[in-house]
Amino acid sequence: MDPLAKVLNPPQLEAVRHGEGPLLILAGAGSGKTRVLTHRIAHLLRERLARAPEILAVTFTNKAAGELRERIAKLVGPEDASRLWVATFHAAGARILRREAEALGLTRSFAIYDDADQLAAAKRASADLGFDTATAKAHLSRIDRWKNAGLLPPEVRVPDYDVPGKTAAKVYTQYQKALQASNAVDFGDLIVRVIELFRKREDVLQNYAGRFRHVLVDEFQDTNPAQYQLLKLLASVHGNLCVVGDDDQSIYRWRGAEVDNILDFPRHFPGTRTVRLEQNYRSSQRILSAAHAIIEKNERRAEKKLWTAAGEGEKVRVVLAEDERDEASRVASELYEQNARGTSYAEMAVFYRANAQSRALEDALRARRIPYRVVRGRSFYDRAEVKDVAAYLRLCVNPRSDGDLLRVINVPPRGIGDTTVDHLRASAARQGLSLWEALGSNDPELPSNARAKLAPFKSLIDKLRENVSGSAADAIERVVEMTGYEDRLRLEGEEGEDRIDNLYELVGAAKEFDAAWNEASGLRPQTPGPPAPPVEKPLVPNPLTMTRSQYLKAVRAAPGALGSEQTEEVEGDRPDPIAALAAADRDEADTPLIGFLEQLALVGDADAAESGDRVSLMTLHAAKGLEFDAVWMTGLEERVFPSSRSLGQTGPLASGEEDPNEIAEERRLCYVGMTRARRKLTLTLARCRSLFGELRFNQPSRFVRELPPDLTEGLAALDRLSPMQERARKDVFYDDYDQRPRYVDAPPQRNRMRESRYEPASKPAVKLAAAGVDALSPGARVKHPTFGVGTVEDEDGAGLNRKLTVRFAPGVGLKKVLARFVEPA
DNA sequence: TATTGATTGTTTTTT
DNA sequence: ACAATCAATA
Repeated sequence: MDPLAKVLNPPQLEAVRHGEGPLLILAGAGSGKTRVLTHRIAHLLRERLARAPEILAVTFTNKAAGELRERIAKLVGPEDASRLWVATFHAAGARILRREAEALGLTRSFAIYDDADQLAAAKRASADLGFDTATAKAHLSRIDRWKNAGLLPPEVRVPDYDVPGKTAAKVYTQYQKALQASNAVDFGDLIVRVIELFRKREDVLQNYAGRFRHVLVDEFQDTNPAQYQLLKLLASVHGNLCVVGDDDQSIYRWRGAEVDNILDFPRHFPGTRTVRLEQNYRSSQRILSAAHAIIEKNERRAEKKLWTAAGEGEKVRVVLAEDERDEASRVASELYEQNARGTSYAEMAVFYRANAQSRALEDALRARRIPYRVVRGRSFYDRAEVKDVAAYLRLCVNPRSDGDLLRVINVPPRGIGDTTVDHLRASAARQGLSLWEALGSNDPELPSNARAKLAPFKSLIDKLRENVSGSAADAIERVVEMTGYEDRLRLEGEEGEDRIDNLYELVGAAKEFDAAWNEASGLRPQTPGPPAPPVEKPLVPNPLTMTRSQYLKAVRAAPGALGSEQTEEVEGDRPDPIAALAAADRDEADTPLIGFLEQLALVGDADAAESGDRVSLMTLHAAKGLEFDAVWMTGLEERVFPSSRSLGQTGPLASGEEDPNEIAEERRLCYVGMTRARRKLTLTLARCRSLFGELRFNQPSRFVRELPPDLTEGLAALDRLSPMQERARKDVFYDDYDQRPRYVDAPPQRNRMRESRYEPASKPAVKLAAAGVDALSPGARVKHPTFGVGTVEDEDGAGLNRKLTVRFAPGVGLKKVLARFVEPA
């Protein structure tokens, strides 16, 4: 009997053993998809269906990539594992772009811009074109959507009546130009520009697509159209695309993920074999059934029903609290109690819909001295001081990066204000140069006082560039010292000291990085014999997540360790193209600094905090892929979860109507949360909660109402009156006023205005809707309740919340008003 | 140029 | 409530 059959169930086995051709693995929560992925890769290698460099496995997070690689290493050994491509979409894209940079007019040291850099660049692009920078955010979100769809500026098509869209398209063109001039790319470019590259250069595409005999994708339900296109290109030669995912866990629609990618996969790839993994190895049956009751209400989904061989387990519990503080304190008590009964804190987690909800929980946990950690994306690397130093470092490597130059040109303050910067930018624009190039250009038109202020900055950067070499840690220390950054922070008292500490933490991280790099370069061939037992963190040279520089060093220093029989194994007399490719890989060199900067851009520090026996607090989104013994989901109230935005009550597209797609996504989010729990699941809600500064009484979430009563306890309490209501009913002396929470002071003025802000479309809006889209376009006459009649000069945003710039009567002048509040005049 | 007061916008955020 | 950003000022 096949030894695999001992560790895999029949559908898992089928997926692992599938040979050539498209394969769709619909993997329910906790159904062992990583096990299938790792065994499948091991199988491909063992059966010689592919050699390690011919396999590409793509994930969404660095953590997933790391885990995948480690688990594969345990099956096939570190040598083969190190020669696989296992990476996130973005890391893989970054790697390809670095190798092929010249083909796109970039250099190998291009900068990767994060969200904040992107926004700044979009603002500059808007301003360059003479548009209001306040609209840049809206433009950027369109630009992101285009990138998610795989569209570069020339491919963007906007209908004429979509005026803001037309503007955004112009900004997009300018934005891309600016990035290119800065030798920089943004996150979206890490995908789209690879597509661009492959389109432009058939030979490059053939190199990669010809090489990857098997392409495997994890969390496929989260791919956006651009990523999907890229995958199709990469798999275009061999057609062996294996995707693993769960449409029920698609929770990133708002970021461009397209569930249809997984649902329609068999239609896009005729001949697809579909395998369903429905046996769950994580949760009790009651939890699974309750979760199923929620998710089955979604219409468009691939039918799956999880089952488990484990027992029924406890009922799902619902806990009703008075307000968010009460809710938090009950959760805290229960955590304490569970811990006393023997569940470690690390095995428990509290989930919420939005980060803001963590505050009450943190207070309650601190009060009880319960150890906790808040899982947030990449808080450390988002600190201003870290980004400032990173900007200096990037500037050293790639001085053309305008975004980085502008960030630090006056940090610490050196008397270079907006005026001076404007002069410099004008000079750069005149000459068609980057800011850095303009600094060195001796432009006669640059005013002399500006020149006087800029000169010391230029020589500072020059000096830095001379002093900064390979080591990332050294580079940071140099920057902190030579720029006067640390001195400046010292002057700022306690907060400054904290920031200095952060910088030293960064130096520490850089030292570790340097050390890993050096260690990789010193890696020696292993003596033949039985493979070493897996160490805690096996050092597996990884061309992607470990960063390219480390990998190259490793390969160069120790060809015997990595270069393997298989690479040298030549079929017949033909030179092995794989060996040739691998050899070509080794010819390029990076510094650890470039590697460190890439890590800074692509890697969050979420996994760094994973230490100690602590309760985990996180958003439902952050919970995907994790599991805990006991889980508390909080804030199960309408307008909190499902969020008010999905109910059409907030946000730029607020219509007052529920969006069924959004509700479906909230439902999936609920499903994801519930299926994280192994044996104990508690959903909590509060009768009232302060939200955006006002007290709100929300109805229990529909998701709580949909829980099957026989699997749940605590549902009855939902319809009981609160103590306050009870008291009011019994005691005639309490009048109506006393039933309501009293404000100590009158509610602030602004709150009252705000009440109307999110009100569903008011009367003017209705007239407006009737009058049609053009009623708001520039030139239109509109009437505003306070300002009277005026003429629209500009518009921004979409829907009834779009903003109009309107010129009213002479006394009133130019005002920005929300479209909701005007009616056609 | 830095400080202030006012205004604004607030889900989620793997990369 | 609250943080971040903007606009007016000293």
